[in-house]
Amino acid sequence: MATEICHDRELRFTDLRKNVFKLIWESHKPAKAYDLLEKIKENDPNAKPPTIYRTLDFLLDNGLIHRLNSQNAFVGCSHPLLHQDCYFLICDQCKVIRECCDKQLNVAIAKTTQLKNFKPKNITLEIEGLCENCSEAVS
Amino acid sequence: MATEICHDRELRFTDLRKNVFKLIWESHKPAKAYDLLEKIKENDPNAKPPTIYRTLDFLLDNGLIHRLNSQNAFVGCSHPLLHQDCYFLICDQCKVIRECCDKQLNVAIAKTTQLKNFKPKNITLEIEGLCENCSEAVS
DNA sequence: TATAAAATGTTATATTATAACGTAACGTTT
DNA sequence: AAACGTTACGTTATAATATAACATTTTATA
Repeated sequence: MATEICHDRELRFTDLRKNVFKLIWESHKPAKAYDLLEKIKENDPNAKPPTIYRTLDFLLDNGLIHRLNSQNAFVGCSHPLLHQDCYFLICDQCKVIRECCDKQLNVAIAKTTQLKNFKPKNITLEIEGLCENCSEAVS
Repeated sequence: MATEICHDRELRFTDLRKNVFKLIWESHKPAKAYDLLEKIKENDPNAKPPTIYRTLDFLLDNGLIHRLNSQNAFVGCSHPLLHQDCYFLICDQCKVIRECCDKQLNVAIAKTTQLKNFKPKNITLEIEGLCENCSEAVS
């Protein structure tokens, strides 16, 4: 999938980029830059912070991953094409991330910003709490 | 105002806390921890990172300031009592922050999280873009 | 194969944040 | 006031996150 996207866009989906991308996708939990670095180092002992941050930038720029500002961490993007604004549900307990879109919510944001004559370019919406699984487990 | 809140809650609003609080309020732009530290050092040359981070934690815990996750920075809370969920408009250009509340928006968030059986505890909503002033200046 | 652009390597350092432990100030009990 | 516990602050060190700057390699293609 990501491979095809990169191909279509004539981007180079190098081994490094593939590996980082895979690592991020292997868990649905947020991946920390330096944890990724440690894992990349297993195969490539010369990897250093810029190695990973550059790769993350590439993946971010091309909409293949997202950055969670509240966590300083990265997650895969579940719908890299056809991209609307999306938000994240982050479970405190199990750390699982869910990427969600909601038209009503986007409308509400558009309305309220319009009222304030603000032109949004970038929206960070991250909701921490208890996911369905974990809240069942608690009760 | 903050003084009264602290008094009512039997919290100690020490000089340090007052000074940091004032510094944060003096601009409506996000204040960075180490910039605050530099300013505090002018009066108290012994101040060190924990000085400022502890103070920020106190102010955050008591709802007197907010942390902007997308900026690693801090802004005053414009309505420290009666606190609903609020969001932030952050102007790319002039860096001015506006703290806003919108009932419709809160409803939309409540609805969409409920649909996903997610129990929100903490919501980060930060919208970067162009504020009214700056978008007029551009056109 | 020469070349330009893109990607990666490498060194160093900037920025943001916290752990851990010690001392001082404050408020209460006696 | 003396003793005590708590809260705040001082101090040292270091962890965690991120980028600047420049060198080298790889790639695509002219």
